[in-house]
Amino acid sequence: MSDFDEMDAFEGASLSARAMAARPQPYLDGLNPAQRAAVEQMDGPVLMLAGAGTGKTRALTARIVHLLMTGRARPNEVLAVTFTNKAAREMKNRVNQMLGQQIEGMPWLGTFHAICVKLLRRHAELVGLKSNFTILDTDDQLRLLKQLVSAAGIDDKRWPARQLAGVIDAWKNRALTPDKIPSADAGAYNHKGVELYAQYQRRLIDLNATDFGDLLLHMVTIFQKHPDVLEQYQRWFKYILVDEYQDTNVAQYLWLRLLASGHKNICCVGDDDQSIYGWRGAEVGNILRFEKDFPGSHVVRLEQNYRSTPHILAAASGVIAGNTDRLGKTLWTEETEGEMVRLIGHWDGEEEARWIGEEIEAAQRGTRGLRAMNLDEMAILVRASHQMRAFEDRFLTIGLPYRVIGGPRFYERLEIRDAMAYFRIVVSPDNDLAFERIVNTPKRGLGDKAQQTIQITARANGVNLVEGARIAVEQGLIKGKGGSELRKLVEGIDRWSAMLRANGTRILDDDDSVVDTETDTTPDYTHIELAEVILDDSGYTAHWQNDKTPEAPGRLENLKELINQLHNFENLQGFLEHVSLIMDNEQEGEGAKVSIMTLHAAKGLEFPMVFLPGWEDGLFPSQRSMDESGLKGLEEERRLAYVGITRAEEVCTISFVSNRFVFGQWQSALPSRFIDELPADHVDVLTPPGLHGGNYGAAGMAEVKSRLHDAAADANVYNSPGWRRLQARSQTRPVSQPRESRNTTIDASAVSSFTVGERVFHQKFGYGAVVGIEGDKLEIDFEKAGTKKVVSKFITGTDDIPF
DNA sequence: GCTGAGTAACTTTTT
DNA sequence: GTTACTCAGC
Repeated sequence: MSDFDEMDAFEGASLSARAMAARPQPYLDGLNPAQRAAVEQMDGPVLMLAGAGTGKTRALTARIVHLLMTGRARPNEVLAVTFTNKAAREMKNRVNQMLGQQIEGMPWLGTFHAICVKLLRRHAELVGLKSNFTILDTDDQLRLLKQLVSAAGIDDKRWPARQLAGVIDAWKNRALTPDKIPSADAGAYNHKGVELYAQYQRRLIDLNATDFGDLLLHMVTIFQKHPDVLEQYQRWFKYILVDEYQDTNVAQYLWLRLLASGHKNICCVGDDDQSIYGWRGAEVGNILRFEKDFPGSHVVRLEQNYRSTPHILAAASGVIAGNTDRLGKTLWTEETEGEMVRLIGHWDGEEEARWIGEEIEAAQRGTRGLRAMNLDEMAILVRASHQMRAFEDRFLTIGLPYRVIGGPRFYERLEIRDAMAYFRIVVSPDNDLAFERIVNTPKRGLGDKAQQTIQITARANGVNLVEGARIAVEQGLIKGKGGSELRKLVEGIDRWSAMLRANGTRILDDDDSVVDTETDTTPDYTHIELAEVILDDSGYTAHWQNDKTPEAPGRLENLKELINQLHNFENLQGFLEHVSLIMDNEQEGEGAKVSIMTLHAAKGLEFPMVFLPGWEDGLFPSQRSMDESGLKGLEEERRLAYVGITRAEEVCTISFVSNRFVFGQWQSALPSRFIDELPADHVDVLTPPGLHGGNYGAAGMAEVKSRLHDAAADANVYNSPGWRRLQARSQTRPVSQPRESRNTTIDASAVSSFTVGERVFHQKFGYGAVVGIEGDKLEIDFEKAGTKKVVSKFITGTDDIPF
């Protein structure tokens, strides 16, 4: 309850609010008129339409500070929701910064999910849960569904459980409980979807668990069925703020509307042009409908852009103008200087990667009158993650440091999830899903049959799987190695549970060293020691130590990191609680690196220099998106293009290839239709790169260009004088000579210390043998990845005898 | 019960 | 081309 009645944390701030009232409020300084209006319009519904780079976060945080400083609300009476933990963290930091002091008193600033968990724990019993319910991630969810699907006797080849998961998620996004599924959806998942959904929900309650979608769905249900509860929160949350409103789904929308329906002090911030999550339930309609949903609302448009040069803005505006369902904004900037958006075609993906690599190296030195840039000022934004590989391969070869953003998240990795399952089963032995996960990991000789026996025994005795396993062992139901291994496991769980209960009398001081707070009579453990013991005793650590695959060392590293993370928590329970909601990846920050990421991952970020490769019809816009969602899909792809271009501050380079190797096949591609939509006056068509090893490059470009002309004839966009001038210019420009990508003279220090035949290890490609040496580059025949050329600094020797 | 070979499928992703 | 998943054979 402390989040509701505690206000001491803000005592200091409210004092200064009184002092502040007499003076101009410094946090308003420097806001432009639109931003200021968005901050000062405190009462009633406000829609802040904030274009890319228009200082949205600044306005949003200033608004929170303004609410606090003017005494309209105490920090714990402001509900501020974001989509990601990152955004929540940033907002918290900036509020603190603006206030000029730390306030820990904003308990209701967080993600939709984090806030809903908090609320649901208070009211869990209203939907049949206990307040200590567990939150399943998508993996657990899928495993549960698979069980239900096979129990229902459905051929999961024709009807994959994954599909059912998608159907159920979509329903939950639309806030539909099993009893509310419209008849139009009755055919879903071979007409069994609705029934399985109902079963799944019952099963979750049995397990005292929720999935991510439930967090919101349950809260909406509670608010709808228990007006008294709703009213309590309507009164408590005096002001509501929502970030990235264009990304809200129906459930989130309903939740917000229910909470805001009393005082209607809701401020939604968003940009309909940046709605790119329709495929996971986001409804652009929510933002388009805002004025109807909240009559008497004030709409504020933030249109002054502080990020990009005029050409970049014009190009982005030109593309997005092709969409019909828009609220409409016109971005402008005081800036007058700047590069045009650069456009270039290449023969194939490899060529594209090579060219971009060279451009990056050139940009580091500073060319064509541009300032020299740092690697971390540059980013490559792709439509689909499989495009990343070409760049990784190329950058590895030329030794260009890069960082991939948004790969598999730390807590989603196999080894982390396994380790967490061990922790979970110790913390809550009732967690059958966790038991299933670890019972035969590492291999204990407990296959399907043994596991079935455990299940049956548990069910027959009405106990959880750990107890079921104990009984099965005692009754000798599982023979041989499996039986003795299972006995060891059950005993292990008992021992760890005992250690967990003993834990708590010792705490960590600031140096992380162990301090005894009570007399040292019983041996007890910190949760960190306990975690180590669990992983070692269970044989899980040994399992990876014995594993010879190239990724095993990395996995052990990750386990170490997991243990490390425990230092931030007081006990295992607290750790598990947080991890299920915070799936962030800590980025290794050291060193300047080029960023490679998807367009989706780039939303909200900005870079001085941006490369947008792969603008080919079918890839971008994605064929699948268009097939599945038609015009709606195309418009979302177009918004994605808009997001991509508007990430660039100074230089934006778009490229396409005429041949791409996808799914093991060469496919020729047409330039993206979005290229035709780029306003020609703001585009600089670059000369294709030099002819590397033959004439194919030129031939390819000729082909691409003739296609581009065809496309232009259809679209009649590039028939303008400007386009023809650009075309002519690009043709008369001399073809650049192939650049030396590296110094041919070998720096003595760079001469590799490797010998042909030596066995070596590479972080990404694993083990291999050196077959050739060229300067600082090694040609290596990798056991798994084939022959590749790699800069020697990425290679480490092994102690193995060369083979 | 485990391992290796063969086979489908293959965007985007946060919580 | 890669990966995740299934089935047959040891």
